[in-house]
Parts: sequence; structure tokens; C-alpha cells
Amino acid sequence: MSKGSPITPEKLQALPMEFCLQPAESVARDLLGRYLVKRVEGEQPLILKIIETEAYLGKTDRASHAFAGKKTPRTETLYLTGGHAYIYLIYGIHHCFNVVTGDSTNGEAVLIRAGSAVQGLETMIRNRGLATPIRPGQLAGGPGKLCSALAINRDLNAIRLDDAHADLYLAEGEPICDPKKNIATGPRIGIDYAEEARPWPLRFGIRGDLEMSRPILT
DNA sequence: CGGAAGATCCACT
DNA sequence: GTGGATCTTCCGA
Repeated sequence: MSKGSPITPEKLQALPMEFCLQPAESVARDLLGRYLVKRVEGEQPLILKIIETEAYLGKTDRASHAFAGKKTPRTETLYLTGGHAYIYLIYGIHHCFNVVTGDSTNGEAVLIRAGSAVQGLETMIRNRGLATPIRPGQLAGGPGKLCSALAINRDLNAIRLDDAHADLYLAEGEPICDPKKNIATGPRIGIDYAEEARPWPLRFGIRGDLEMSRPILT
């Protein structure tokens, strides 16, 4: 994407751990417009603008891997403090990238569901195995696609996301101005089993952005 | 130790 | 809209 404002060093400033020490819902909103930076030795960093997120509230949330305080080898990193990465394999094929949130070990996290390329589009297309031209949402419109585009896998599980020299980190980016107007919300995707938590409006997206994994209400 | 289910994606009808 | 791919994780027997 060559349009939009230029990438200034300011925008690549790493977000401090404190940024993630809020409840998952707040962080999910605050992360919209921020940058996710993936570094590969000797190559230009890949930069993705976060377009869509979902909040998972931990022990009180039936859709969360941490529901009822459940702790298994897989979910261990979910109980780290806010600002760490929780990455897992789903359906045996795809990876999902989450940001752990909260000031204590509640098992809260934010799933990053979609993004748009800010830098490194060519490499991302190659990582996805796509032919050009590509359509909106095709590159990183979905959690599995997003990880594929950035070549994120479980090697990065449990990493701190506040280090601008690390392989993966969160950066300042372009925070949403006027959130009330520019953030759309809706129920989360793929959690039909979650009973009472199913309709909770914990999915957030930048209103009108075409890179969304699918349309969102309100 | 077996088997069912999964915070998905893609191809196909 | 439906189903297959693919395999780790987890729970129950």
C-alpha cells in the first residue's frame, strides 16, 4: 500500500508493556490502527496496520481458552502478564496471533484478526503464495491469513511485544481518532459453542476498511 | 490411548 | 452454503 501518510520513526516506536495492562476490550480498541512489525534477519521489516481485533476475557468468557481458569501446556503463555504474544495452531493448519492483556494473570487476550500492508507488500504476497493482483481482504483478512502473510508461527509464542529490536513487536502506528465514530463492533467469529458469550460485542474493526475479514455490524 | 473438536481457509456447488 | 484439509490438544475411559 503506497497510499496514506508516510512512515515516520515515531510510528515505529514500540508500544510499552503498560499499553497492554488494560482490560482486553480496551486494548482491542486501542490496537486498531497500530502497527505490527515483523523482522526477519537481513530483510526489510514487514509492517501491518491492525484493522480488526477480538477481545477474549479469560475465565469469565466461555469463548476463551482460559475459561474457568483452565490451564494447559498450550495456554500457559495466556497467563503471562499483558504485552506477551500468545500464538497457537488451529485446525492443524493455521496460526492465530494474540496479544495477552491485563495487569494480572487473568488469561485475557486480544486476537488480531485482520490487517493491511504498510511496508513489505511483495514479501507478504509471496508468504501467502498469492498471484497478483490481489483483492481486498485476501492478503491478511483473517487471523490465519495474517499470520501467514507475516510468517508468524509458534516459534514466537510467549515473546515480549515491546522491543523494537525483536522479531515481532507492536508499534505506535496510526491510532484511531474519534473512536466512537470510527470503530465498528459486532459479535465474535467462530465461537458458536460459547453459549451466553456468543452474542457479546467483542469484535472491533476500523469502520469502512476493506481489509476486514468480513463485514461488521454497527 | 482413542477420538472428537477446533478463535480457519479454500474450493466448489 | 457446504465440506474437506490437517494435526494438535485435551478429555474421558
